[in-house]
Amino acid sequence: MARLQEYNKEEVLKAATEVYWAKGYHGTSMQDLVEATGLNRSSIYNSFDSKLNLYLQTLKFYQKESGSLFQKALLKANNPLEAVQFIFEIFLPIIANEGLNKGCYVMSCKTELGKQEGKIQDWLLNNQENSINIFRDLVLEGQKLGNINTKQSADSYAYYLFSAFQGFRMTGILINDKLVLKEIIKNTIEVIK
Amino acid sequence: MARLQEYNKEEVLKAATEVYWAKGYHGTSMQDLVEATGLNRSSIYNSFDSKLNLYLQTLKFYQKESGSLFQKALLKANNPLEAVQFIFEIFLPIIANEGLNKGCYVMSCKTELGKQEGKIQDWLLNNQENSINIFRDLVLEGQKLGNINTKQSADSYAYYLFSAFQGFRMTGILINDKLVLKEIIKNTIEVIK
DNA sequence: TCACATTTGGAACGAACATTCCAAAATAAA
DNA sequence: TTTATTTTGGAATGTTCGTTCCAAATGTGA
Repeated sequence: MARLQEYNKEEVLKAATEVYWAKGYHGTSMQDLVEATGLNRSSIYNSFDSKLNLYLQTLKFYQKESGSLFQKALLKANNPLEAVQFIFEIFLPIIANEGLNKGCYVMSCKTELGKQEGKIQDWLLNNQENSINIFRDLVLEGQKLGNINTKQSADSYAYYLFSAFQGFRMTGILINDKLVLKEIIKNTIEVIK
Repeated sequence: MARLQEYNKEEVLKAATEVYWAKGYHGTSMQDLVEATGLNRSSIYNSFDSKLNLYLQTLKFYQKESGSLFQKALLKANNPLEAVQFIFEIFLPIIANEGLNKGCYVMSCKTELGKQEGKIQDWLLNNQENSINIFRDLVLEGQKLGNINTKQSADSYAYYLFSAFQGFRMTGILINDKLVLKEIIKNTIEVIK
């Protein structure tokens, strides 16, 4: 019926994510995206409507990718407490990757657009809910198994871990020392032990 | 000898900080700054050289302001442990100020420019060092008084608290529920008790 | 092979961008 | 009052911005 798309949407989103991640939303120009994706301007607008919508698509793409990273941590763990620890530790090599460390995509998004763009905020809230749910489920299961203490509710610990995780990602922007980061994780986990 | 400046530099920096804070560095245009400060373009360039340098000046201005906020917490406290708690709690009313909550200026700066602009990164590193020092001193004193446990070194706890504080500020961007935030503080403090 | 629907390339759009320039205004010392 | 020095106002700089437009290219179903 019609001409086919010549590019792979996943690859384009991956390339776009890289640019947005490195330069931020406002710091990224359409020209940057044209060069990074190899697509023509028209094709970008034809497929993604606008700079903002493309950004939103990269967020959803990123969510899938980082979600599988979380799954990897969960599978590797022998118990819920270890799972929480692994969720933090899985980012150690990424953070320590000196020079190439671009910080956390979600943190950048949150500080830059979290309070301004409605659709972005919706995504952030959904992403937040997901993260807290993961932590809550782990804590709940850990408390059932006696692996995690019951001094506070699973809800309370879930919010705490969510907050600590964000701090961990922020700290990793300028501190790449694995020993220091491991120490932070150890202290963080101590509360729920 | 020459014509006098008609404006107050502190007031200009305050106004500029407001804009940068609300819109981010790249999201702020020189036109925004002209309108917010009431200064003429020429005057801005005459006094601050460039958009980036003006931004750097607002960071230093902010550091002074937030420093006095920290001092307020320290003075109010009866002991080091309480001081740590107050440092967190002093931001509760600011975060809960629904609608007007613009997040943390330093977090925004870190995610947007922390890895790109050398001079900004220098400031961030200095600011980071200051914060960690404050926490370290408090922990050290608390450990001496027996108020804070000695299971880990003051250094280890300082980094932990620094990281947790950043997470707290990030969480406060989208979560304004005081009860939830207080719960996070309580769990955070529990480690060093 | 034709007709149709979509993608693609590349130029073009006006608006907004950070910065510069210069003459007019202002003031303090001479 | 003159001279020297700085600030101010506002226009103008050239560049880059996000987005649009349209003709050419393409591939599928008829």
